[in-house]
Amino acid sequence: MGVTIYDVAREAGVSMATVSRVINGSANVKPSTRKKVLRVIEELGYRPNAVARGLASKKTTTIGVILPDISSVFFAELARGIEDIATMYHYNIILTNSDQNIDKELKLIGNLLEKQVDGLLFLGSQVTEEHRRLFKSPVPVVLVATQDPKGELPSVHIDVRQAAYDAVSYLLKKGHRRIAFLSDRLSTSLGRGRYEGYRQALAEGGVEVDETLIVEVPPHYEAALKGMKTVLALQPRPTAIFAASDELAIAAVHAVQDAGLSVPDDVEVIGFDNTRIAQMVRPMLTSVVQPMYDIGAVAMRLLTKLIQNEDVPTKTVVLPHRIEFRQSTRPA
Amino acid sequence: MGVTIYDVAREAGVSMATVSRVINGSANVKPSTRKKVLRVIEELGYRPNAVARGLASKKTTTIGVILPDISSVFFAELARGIEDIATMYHYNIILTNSDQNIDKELKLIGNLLEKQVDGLLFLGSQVTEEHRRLFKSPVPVVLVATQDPKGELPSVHIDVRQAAYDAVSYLLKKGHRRIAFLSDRLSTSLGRGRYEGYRQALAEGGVEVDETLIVEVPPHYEAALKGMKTVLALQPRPTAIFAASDELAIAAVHAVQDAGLSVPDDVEVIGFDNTRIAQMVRPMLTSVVQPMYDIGAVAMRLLTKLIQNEDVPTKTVVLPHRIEFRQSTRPA
DNA sequence: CTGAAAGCGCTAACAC
DNA sequence: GTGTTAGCGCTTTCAG
Repeated sequence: MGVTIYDVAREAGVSMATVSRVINGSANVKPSTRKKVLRVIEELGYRPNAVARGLASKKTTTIGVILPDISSVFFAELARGIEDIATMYHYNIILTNSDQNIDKELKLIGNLLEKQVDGLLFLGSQVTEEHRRLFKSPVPVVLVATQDPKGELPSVHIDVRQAAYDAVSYLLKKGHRRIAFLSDRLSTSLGRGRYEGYRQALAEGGVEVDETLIVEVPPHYEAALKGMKTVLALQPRPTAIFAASDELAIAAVHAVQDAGLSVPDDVEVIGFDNTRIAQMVRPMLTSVVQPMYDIGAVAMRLLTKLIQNEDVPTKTVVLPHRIEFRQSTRPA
Repeated sequence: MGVTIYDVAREAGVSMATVSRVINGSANVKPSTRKKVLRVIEELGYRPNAVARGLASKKTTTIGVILPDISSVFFAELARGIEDIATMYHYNIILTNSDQNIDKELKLIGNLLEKQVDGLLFLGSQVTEEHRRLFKSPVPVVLVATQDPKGELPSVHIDVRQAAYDAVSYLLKKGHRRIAFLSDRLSTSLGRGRYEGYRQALAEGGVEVDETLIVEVPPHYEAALKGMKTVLALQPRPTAIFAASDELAIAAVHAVQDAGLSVPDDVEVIGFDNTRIAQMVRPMLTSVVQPMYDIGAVAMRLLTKLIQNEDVPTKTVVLPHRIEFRQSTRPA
């Protein structure tokens, strides 16, 4: 590198402190000297060293983001929401993938803390006691699309259970009694929400849960396609499918079609997340809308407030969900 | 925070230097004192401050990544490749979105340089002189899925022109004479590659370019769908479509179907990138495979070498491409 | 094998 | 308005 604040100070005939002031936009600088300093900065091509600044100020203007997998449409969209707001508030984000692996998550949290991030955004499966211990760090943490069963940590998400409940209730109201549930993550907190909503809706609808209609598959299209074949072979066959994600829902649609049946005439399908692909398949997918971008954006905004010690009325923000009706369900 | 290297040193009855040595795994420490220090570190819950370390060592073990839009499947997949290798070599990545906006790109480069990243990965449209000036920084830069017309900067990519050429040649070989080209970015370097390949193939196939068959649309499904309607209304109608991305290709497929025609019987369609959605639509999409994950991984690996001053035989690595044949084209 | 000491480049009181 | 002076928490010679 080379040119430091000291070089600028010398060249401009002022002290480092003054240079620091103009860099940081402090008001207490005479316009003429500010101008002079600015010119020297320009001439020398000076670029403040953020690491040195971070050490001195104890602020890095970077925040750490831990998510399961950036290559998933869902998290990628969310990450974009985070990054946009971060940029708006002059933060950078360090992006890390955890693959929902708890050990990795823990390691990443430690790693990011060492890097002195000003805050942490955590999107994961569960929040264990070990997580909590690390989160009792000097920097604020916001859970994103992740629920804290204990409700201790700030978080931003939709009411997944209610959303699932709504979707399944809708199906019940249309007369369906054999509704399959296709999931790739029953065990995680997000997966559980969907599962609970499904059961609750059935219970309130007076339909007994048939465990054979509940299918857990690895999180890819191919696995879901295979899993659905089994379910569709059941007698009596399910007449509706509630899937935990759009990708699974699309697999469900194709499985139905491969069985020589029609969506939505023979089987209705509802997906979850309303990712972009929902409208890129035919029939277009009816899906529970989870406002991913907004969840990320709101979470990041909340984090900035926490970092700046602004008082936040409610640390748990639940964003609204809804169902986007398209062609994989019949008009009500 | 609180506990520093100094605290550990005092508590363990050694000097900071020794603590530093055990942290950094230096060989020259007596096993017994190493053990003692390690125990104290554990007891105190000491966590080295990476910022201080960065200032002293002039290495941050973080690298900057500039890409157009993480919410795009293509870049998300690529980012995952980058991050995996980065993790493997103990680097973190700062992820930034440029929206292909040159001013933003320039600002981001400066920003990341200030943060003292150890290296830069740039995925963008063009490399202007201004870019070059900034890239003459003290840290290595690798272009990712981005070509440097001048071939000065290290880069990792496929031969996009050749790939497009191959796809269009394939179509020509099957007898097609009216091949539409659907693109969302004729003007960018990547877009241009596809365009050039298209023209070259036509030229060599003895088919004159019909400008009305070349459609540029905004980069979304809906826009592409609309754009294709016009093209399909042409007389004589195109019998094949080469699309610059899978999303565009899917729109093309649907436009064909909406016109009451069949893919691939009436119109054959080839996409580009072979993203996951290619196999999630029916008919499944024939697509030019661009190994996104690998491109990211190889680029990151190359960057680590450059950072460590290992000598790199060729700074421009061209990864192989191929066409994955599925149902949107007829068997040859 | 270990310690002392000099920075790394900046911010933040505190004076003037 | 501006300068002086301590650090921030670590790495890194250089001695011994």
